[in-house]
Amino acid sequence: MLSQTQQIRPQKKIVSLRSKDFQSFFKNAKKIPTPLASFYIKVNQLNLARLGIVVKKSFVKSAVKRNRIKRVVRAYYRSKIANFVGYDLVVIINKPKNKEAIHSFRSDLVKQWSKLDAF
RNA sequence: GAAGUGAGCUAGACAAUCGCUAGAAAAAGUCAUUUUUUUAGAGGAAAGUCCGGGCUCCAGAGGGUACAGCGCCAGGUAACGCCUGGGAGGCGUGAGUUUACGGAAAGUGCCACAGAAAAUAAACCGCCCAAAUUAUCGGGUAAGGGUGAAAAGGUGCGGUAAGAGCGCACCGCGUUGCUGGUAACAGUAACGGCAGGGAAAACCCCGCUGGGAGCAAAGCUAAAUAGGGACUAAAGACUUCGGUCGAGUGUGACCCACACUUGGGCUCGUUUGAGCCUGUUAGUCCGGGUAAGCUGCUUGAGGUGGUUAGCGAUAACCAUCCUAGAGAAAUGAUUGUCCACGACAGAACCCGGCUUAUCGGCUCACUUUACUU
Repeated sequence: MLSQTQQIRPQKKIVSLRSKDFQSFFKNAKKIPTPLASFYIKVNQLNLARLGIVVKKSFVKSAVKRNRIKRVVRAYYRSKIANFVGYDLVVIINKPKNKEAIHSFRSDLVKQWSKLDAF
């Protein structure tokens, strides 16, 4: 039930991702859980910064809101991209607590991102 | 100023940087694509999918029934269950607003409880008359009491044994005519003493309308897979020497379907057995099928401005503009300035409506009322 998987490629190079790759990724990646989202991070050998974002359709019903969350995460990731060269990162968004969560989503994201920086 | 009624507009603004989708142009290219420049990029409800149409395919081409929807009158429209204007009833001091607004005299049924009686009427307490003599019985009456959501016209006067449209006046109702209005309807006159209590949101009757499915519609195409059909050739089997067959039987309207049996091969298993593949070979042509690609896809009952006709919905004409077109689905982030501090919410073939959600802000017209001049 993964509705979306998005990738950011700084060099604009095509990197195919198959379900096999995802399985091995989740086996070896380090998990950093937070109330907002779960971060999975792992070193890769490609010298690239790769990002995957997962927003469950059952958590966020509206397609527009799902896209907005993905864009916000991607935009913030882009601002910090220098720190992530050589790493793969997957962000799985948790179920929002209430209806107003989307308005304060960015400020919450910044708070939780500091845990990732510590890593 | 306060309270209110109706109609309409708007839906944070500006700048810079990074990013998303599409078109065009140029360049590069391993011809898939990439890079650069430039242009454009969600709504008033895009929503709910509740109505109506366009468009596409299928069926039909006559008539009826069933079923569903609609239901005062006139107009508008491509069409509508929508809109405009009017009528009637309800609500409001008023501006206004609101209405599942055909028929109960086609028929069947229903009207709880209470009450004598709930509809071809009827008589509990009363009132009156006569008999009888204080128990009752025969008759008249529907004014009064009581019941109910509703009791067979209402009020007054006359009249009477008591009463009663029994008579009269006014009001209501019905019929017929006249006047106004396209019409719904309104007004008015005469006649009728009053007949059809309610509910059609019980069935029903009358009139009008309706074929079905939807862009995952529909059309076109490359390639791969699979191996369906036809033809040709070779080898084979059978032959009545013309030809016929491609293991057999059954089910089935048909099939590239299904079931059982059987020959051969492979794998597993100690065996019984289980699973899979195959039914002579080669060539040519044709075809089914597939959320693969392309078209459909945005120039349209289109927008803006004006003139004319109309009370208006709207229509006609003229000028001018081209304004998202994705395909699991594009609008965001950061920084700065300002304010009223930003709601509901995201196009998915396209239009016209309805309904629902919504932070606020603004404009116009009108009503009531207080105060001041």
